[in-house]
Amino acid sequence: MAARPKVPTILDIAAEAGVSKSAVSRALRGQGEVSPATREKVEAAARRLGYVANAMAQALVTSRTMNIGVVLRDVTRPYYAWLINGMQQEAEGRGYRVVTMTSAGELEVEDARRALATLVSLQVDGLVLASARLPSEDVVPFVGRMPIVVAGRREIGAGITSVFCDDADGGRSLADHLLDLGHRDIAVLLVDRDYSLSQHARTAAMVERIEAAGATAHVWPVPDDNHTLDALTERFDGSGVTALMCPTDTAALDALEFLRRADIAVPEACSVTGFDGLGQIANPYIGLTTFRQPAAEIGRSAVELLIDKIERGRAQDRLVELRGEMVLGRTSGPPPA
Amino acid sequence: MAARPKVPTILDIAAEAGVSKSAVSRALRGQGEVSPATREKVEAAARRLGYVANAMAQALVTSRTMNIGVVLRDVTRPYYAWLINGMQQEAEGRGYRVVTMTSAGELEVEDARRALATLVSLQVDGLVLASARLPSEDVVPFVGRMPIVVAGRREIGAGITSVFCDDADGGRSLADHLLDLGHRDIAVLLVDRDYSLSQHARTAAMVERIEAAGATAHVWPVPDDNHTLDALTERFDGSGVTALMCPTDTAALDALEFLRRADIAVPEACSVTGFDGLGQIANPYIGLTTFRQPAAEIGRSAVELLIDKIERGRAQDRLVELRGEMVLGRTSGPPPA
DNA sequence: CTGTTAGCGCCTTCAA
DNA sequence: TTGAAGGCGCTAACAG
Repeated sequence: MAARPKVPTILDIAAEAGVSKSAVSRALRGQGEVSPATREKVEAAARRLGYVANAMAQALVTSRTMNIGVVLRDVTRPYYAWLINGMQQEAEGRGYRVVTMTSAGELEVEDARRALATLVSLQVDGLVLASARLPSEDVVPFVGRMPIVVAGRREIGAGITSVFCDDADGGRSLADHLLDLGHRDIAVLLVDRDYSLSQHARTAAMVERIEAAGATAHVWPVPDDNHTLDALTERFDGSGVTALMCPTDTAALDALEFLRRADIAVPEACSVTGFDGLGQIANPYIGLTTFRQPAAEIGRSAVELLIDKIERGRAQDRLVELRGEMVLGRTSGPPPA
Repeated sequence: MAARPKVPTILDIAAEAGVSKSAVSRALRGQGEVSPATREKVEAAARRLGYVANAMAQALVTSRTMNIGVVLRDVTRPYYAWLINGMQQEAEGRGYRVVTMTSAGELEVEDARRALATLVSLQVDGLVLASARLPSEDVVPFVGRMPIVVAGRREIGAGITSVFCDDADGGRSLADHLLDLGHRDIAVLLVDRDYSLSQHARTAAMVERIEAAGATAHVWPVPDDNHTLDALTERFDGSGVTALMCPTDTAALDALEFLRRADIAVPEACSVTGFDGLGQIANPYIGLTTFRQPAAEIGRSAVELLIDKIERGRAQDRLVELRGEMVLGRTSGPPPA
């Protein structure tokens, strides 16, 4: 390892400015009484040396980092991307920084577990958990030890506040929309609950609503939203359904592609609905009928609640349920006569 | 602030296990000689207390964190999302963790600057800079002080390695495709170079190639790829162009929407090309003709090079140019007769 | 207003 | 194989 230039410390600045290290510490942070002259000397020296405070050493003594740790699932999904966006915004305004760790790929759960530990070891002031698959038992040891907010799923339990979208409401709204249009045979791609609690919840709500209305819900279970094409290939033909309800917008695109290849007109011969309404896919060109999740708001809200917990101490834990909104597109219409 | 349970330290474990704190340190990290009996006692105590090493204190003495810092632009763009994905993967396998900070929103540059400082203060072992707008002068102070790799743009300068996509090649390939189809009047939405160097480079390459082929490049400058609709609204009518080249897939969607509203058939009356080929938008349903950036590979490669620099010391700095690939869709075809 | 002094939690010699 | 002691960079009392 080649020798790198030494990283300057307050001692170097102290020497450079001809004062004591405590004077430097005070001047640099604008705390305590420092004379203008000293402050200026110190600041100049710091600039000259390219000084950046060692957050480690700082945190070691203050036990505050002004960092918020976030454990996320695959950023590749627009929902998570917008979530970060919202968190970032809110944190920024409150003087906190957001440190993110992603758990993608096969080892998702294991990754999330490690991410959690890393963030804790990094002494973040609080944690936002947005990786739906992180088992509660992994979280328990840290509850009470530091403020935690769960984003994206309803989490009960002392010491945890959670913010999430009302998935069931979204599922019901979409189902109502199709029922109002006159559909009586509706296929729902029901997502495995182990894969995603919220995707399961929204699709289950769709089924429930359709059945409550006396129509027929064709329940087509899928392990996750990436298996849409497979499910349709296997079950669509001869099923007699006039509408397809997908767990996500991504799945809806796959459904649309399936129908396009089969030369089935949308929405004339078959309607399609998605879920998410975020990102590029929300472009009007696609015109997908979907339900928009308030991802950015969830993020903002999660950070807001977290900072409240950090600063005001153990606040009352809450369940915050945010509503999304229907997005009416061109992929849904009345069933064929 | 309510009293929270004390966070256990090695001293607590030492007491719990009835050994000295140095024994604990050695046992926990599997370094140095420790008797199996001691190791077991220590590990049991650590588990019981829910011990997580304080990375701050650790780093303070070892000056290694095994963390890689990443400064990113808006994660909401699929390119960045896939970049993280790749970085994550590579880092994982090498025993490093990726700590991300995003600079979104209006204050992008200022944010990026702060993100950089935060990551440095967090004592990351190395830095990947993927926020195209971070000015070089902000980076200079840290070059030489720690390993740095720039991802996504060609960056020259001692002490910096950069990995990027050959944007010009992509722009040329797309232009060639349209020229081969017979187009002679092609509009190119030329992105401002201040907004994005790489978006500028790719669109400039398109213009260059079109002109080199003796065809007419209709250059329509846009401040960024979000102003596609405006530009088209203003300039499309009566321009006589038979193809539209967009700086990104997102912009291409806007263009498609413009044409759809104007009732202009794609590709019969007008072809459209994008750039990126990542994420949901790459779904075959859309069938966009585009150029796929190797975002994940850029990420992997950046981390790989960074870790090499970290571990093998000041390695030779390099410029690594990765190639993307053409994606032929249904939005391009021969010009109208 | 300024300098001195003790640690924060951990790793790392050095002796035992 | 183990324990004691020093110090990483910084802040926070405490004297001057």
